[in-house]
Amino acid sequence: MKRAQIFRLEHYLMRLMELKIRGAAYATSDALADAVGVSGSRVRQDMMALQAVGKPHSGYSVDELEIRIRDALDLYRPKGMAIVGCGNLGHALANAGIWERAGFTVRAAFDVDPAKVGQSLVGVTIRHLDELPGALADEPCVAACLTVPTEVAQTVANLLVDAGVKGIWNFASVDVKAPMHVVIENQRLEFGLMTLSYLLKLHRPPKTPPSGG
Amino acid sequence: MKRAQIFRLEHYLMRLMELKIRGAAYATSDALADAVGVSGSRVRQDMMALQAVGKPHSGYSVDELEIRIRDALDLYRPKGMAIVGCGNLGHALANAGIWERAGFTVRAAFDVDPAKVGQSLVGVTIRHLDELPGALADEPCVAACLTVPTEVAQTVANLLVDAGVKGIWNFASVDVKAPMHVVIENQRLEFGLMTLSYLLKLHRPPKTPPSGG
DNA sequence: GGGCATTTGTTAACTTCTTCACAATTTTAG
DNA sequence: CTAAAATTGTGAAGAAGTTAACAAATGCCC
Repeated sequence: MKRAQIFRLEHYLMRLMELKIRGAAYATSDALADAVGVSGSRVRQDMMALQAVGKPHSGYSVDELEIRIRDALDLYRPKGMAIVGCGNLGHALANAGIWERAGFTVRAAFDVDPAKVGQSLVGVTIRHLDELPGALADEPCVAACLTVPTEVAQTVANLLVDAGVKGIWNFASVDVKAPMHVVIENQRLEFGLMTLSYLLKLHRPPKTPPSGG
Repeated sequence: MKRAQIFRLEHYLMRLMELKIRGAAYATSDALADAVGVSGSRVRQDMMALQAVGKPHSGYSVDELEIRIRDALDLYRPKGMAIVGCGNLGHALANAGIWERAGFTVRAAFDVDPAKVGQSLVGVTIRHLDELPGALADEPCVAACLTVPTEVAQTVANLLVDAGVKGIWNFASVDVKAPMHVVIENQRLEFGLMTLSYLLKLHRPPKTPPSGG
């Protein structure tokens, strides 16, 4: 599955949750299409890929579709997550309530700040980064959330790879390198900001030219 | 310009900064291509769109290219930003050092928590959300960073639209609606997490089937 | 129950994006 | 100065993704 399709599935899922709240039992392809900005035709093709069958005149079962998408994204499998870097961003993410919905549980947290070590973050005790190798053996975490300063991101990423982590959700503004068997998902916050900058320029009402006004 | 191209430009820019640090004066199309995962040919087509001319046998001038990309994304224009919601995420973003690079300056900050009102965030005083309409008239902010709980995101977004904001960088897990002339850039953190979940599944060593082993 | 409106499943056409290929250009080496 | 190597600029081929279109199925209304 390519990234564009994953992205669409995530949007469908979001829309499904909205529909569920509204009490809908079925979702039409056009309703899902609207959540992403593609045609209903495209959605139906995605549904075929998921082997979801819809009812003519009704659409796709919201519940069944939710299961299929979550399954395709492997959201049901329980997965351990380590939070590495417990600054504001680490805290914000830890408490954001996003983990459970994706099957993750925060099982460990690390920082280098002695003032933070020993404190609790979403129920786990923050340990010093030096303890990471042993600690991750005790509390297996398939992935880690890397929220450390950009300067040390690569160094800490190496630590994580050595500790056996299989995926890194990277918030640093740098491409961290890792062996091929480790997945890196970069969450480039500054890219969002730059995109906003461009979109603002696009939407700015065109300047009235000096002549001809 | 489409989103995919914007995304590539952002990656080129990142790579250019790396090259700059290493003291390189020229960047070849293949070097830039490597930062995104496309062919050098695709890069050269992007360069044409930017009207950047390269030197055969050398590549593109790092400095000139940086200017062209930053200009295309409108990163040079000074833009005011309001931070709405000064929890951990708001704090983290405010202090992340990402604003200046995209031409933004944090000019205002708001929260509903009386304990936070009056405190300082990256040099600006946090005000109560009720003051938002008037405050944004004083300190013009073309955009706002929406880091409030998901439940109130739409309500606060409406406030921002009424206050004349032209763009919203939305961190809530919901699609906020706004008039067409207001740009919404959704930073869906949970999508990143779901994508990671899928990638982990993909990379998991395939189970040895029970038979034939 | 019959007819009509709605929606899926699926193939084909269309559009967009990406890479390929190669002449033209510049640098480097001897 | 000449030849070889590297790299751009660009048109065409190829791949991938998207929409269009329509038969088949289903539900709804009277």
